[in-house]
Amino acid sequence: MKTFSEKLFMNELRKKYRPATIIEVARRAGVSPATVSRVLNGTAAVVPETEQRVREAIAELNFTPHPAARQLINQRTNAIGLLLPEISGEFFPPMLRGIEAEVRNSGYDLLIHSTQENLNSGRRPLREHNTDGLIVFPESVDDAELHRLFKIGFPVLLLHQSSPEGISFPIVTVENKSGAEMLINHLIEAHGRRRIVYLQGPESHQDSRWRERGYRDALESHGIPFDPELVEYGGFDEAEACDAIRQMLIDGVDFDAVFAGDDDAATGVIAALKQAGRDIPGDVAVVGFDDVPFSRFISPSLTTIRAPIEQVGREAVKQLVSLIEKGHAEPEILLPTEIIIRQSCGCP
Amino acid sequence: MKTFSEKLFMNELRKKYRPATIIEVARRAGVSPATVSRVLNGTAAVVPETEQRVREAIAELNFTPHPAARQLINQRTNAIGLLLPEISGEFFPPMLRGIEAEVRNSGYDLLIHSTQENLNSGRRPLREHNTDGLIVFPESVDDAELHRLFKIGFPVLLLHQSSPEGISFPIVTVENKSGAEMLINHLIEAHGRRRIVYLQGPESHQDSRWRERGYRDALESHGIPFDPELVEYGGFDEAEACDAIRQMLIDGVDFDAVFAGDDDAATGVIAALKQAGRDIPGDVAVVGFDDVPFSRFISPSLTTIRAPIEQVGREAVKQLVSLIEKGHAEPEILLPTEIIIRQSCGCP
DNA sequence: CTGAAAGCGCTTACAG
DNA sequence: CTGAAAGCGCTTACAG
Repeated sequence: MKTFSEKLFMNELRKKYRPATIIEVARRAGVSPATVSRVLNGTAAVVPETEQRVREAIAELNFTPHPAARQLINQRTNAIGLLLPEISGEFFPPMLRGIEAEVRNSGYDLLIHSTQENLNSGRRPLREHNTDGLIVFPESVDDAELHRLFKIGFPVLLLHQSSPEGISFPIVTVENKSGAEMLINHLIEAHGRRRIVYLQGPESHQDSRWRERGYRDALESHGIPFDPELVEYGGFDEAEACDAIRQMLIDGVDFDAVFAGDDDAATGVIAALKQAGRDIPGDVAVVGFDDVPFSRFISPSLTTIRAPIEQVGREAVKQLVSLIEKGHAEPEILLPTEIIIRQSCGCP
Repeated sequence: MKTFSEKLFMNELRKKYRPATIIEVARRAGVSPATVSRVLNGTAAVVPETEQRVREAIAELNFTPHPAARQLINQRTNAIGLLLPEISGEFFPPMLRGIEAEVRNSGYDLLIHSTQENLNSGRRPLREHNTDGLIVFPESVDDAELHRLFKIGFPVLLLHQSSPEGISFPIVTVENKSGAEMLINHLIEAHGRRRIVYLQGPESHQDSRWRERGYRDALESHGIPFDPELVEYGGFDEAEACDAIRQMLIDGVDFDAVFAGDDDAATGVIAALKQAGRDIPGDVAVVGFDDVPFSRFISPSLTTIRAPIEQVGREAVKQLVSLIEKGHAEPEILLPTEIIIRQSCGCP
């Protein structure tokens, strides 16, 4: 609730910089607003001389059409919304960079909203009112809302996750399964490891499940039986992974390698192992996933999987824009991963 | 340019999810749109029973006011724009987290625009049309535009930089000078260093100049004469800093410590020094600035300055909102820094 | 090729 | 306390 004098002040201030309107441009060019609109949008032919005068008037008045007015009439916002649970982590900046670049490239604005704790706090959310489409990270929108958006046919693209039961939005993510396979194959074939732990990431992350799929398949293809004792929850988190390994050590679980959920988790694994006096990679090899910037700085440097994160962001926008403008998109895009061999696996 | 059938499709699609309007709510509640507006905004008293019916109608129709319509009439967008040159680096996520949280908290939307290469490409920029105020990083808006915004009285807050000549926007940044002083004092007092190199960051970054100021003052207060030979350009960049130190080594410059422009630069310094067979911190102590996450992982772990980056983001938003809503803000806010002692300075 | 008019979904004086 | 009407700045049939 603003006070009266504050309101007064704000209105006054606003007048100071009220920009030129299409009416003023029209008046200056001696034409109707409709004509100005037409040269603005190239929506109908205008005789060259008229167009010339309009363009001059636009330039002289430094005119830009008011987005809100356009939104109202066109029923589109020209904005793409990005919903994510938290702004942090090593892979967020390249992802955002890719998204931002492509959004801009496509002529849209980017609205971002980090859902944080207050998933249901009812604060001005990003939806069909203020965006033309949404890019959604895992854990940032609940299933009910996703269902609602699906029902009304609103364009949504899912990042690193698949659709909940009963609905299907297009998704883009990376080759988690084959990435995991490369890692496990390497551990088995190059370093003779057979008791490989897999530390699961968060339940809701599709990524983690696909990595587990790759882990299992790789074991199977080498005739190594799957041992449930070797699979534990470690999150995508340094501390949680550290605790998980500590516990396995206490429980006396026998293992000679750890495939951490991601690089953050791998950092925790290494800490726990070092603390317990285990040699890495001598006693236990460790591999991660993501190739975050510090992977090469930790000791031993981390063998991991690199995903084209920035490209994931770009592709997500491309598909969403296609969905918005053409009504269809690729149902599923998997970007390829590559293995980055460093020392934590046992390589020199 | 869309094809005709695409346009047709889009219009049809849109109808599918056109949300309820205030008129429909009014009809359902048996009142006028004006009354609905009044209960929506609490802008005038409404008899309880009427209000009750209106609220029910709103709930039943799942009504939310259309932002564009509000914008048009209120002449405010309810959005804050964030302009930055590139989305990357270690300190971007916490900064954005702080900004996003506080923006949301203040009831605004966040529009972000990374200016990247195309500073003047003329793509839908963030300005007075689509935002109520702007948070501006160094190197993302040119001086002419800043002057224009200042002239029309548009709310702008500068981050980590001061206003160009002739105008004055409020700024928020960190205590760069005293941070640098803490570092240099420590190097001199605890480790007896006297030949301390300062690697400058980018020209345009106010931060870097204040750090240099602190460097000089600390030397002076210890009676160590300033030696221009010890100051070189190293950027805020690993590779550039690495090259700079290499060159100094080749030139035979004598030094026993390096104060890098920031932690990224410090990483490059360490690489160059190691490559040249110098012992760190034995031969040369190295200190950085920022305390990015990997500072503790590099070897030796980095002594550096920690700035409350997330808080900088929050404070920036608070000041901008104050400027938007009240017409004034603190001219300059400096958030305190603290020294993080690790091993690269010579401490155990 | 161009203009007058209606309308997008709201809010706010102005009456009553 | 409430409604009818005007208007925010645009675009788009509809005539001409």
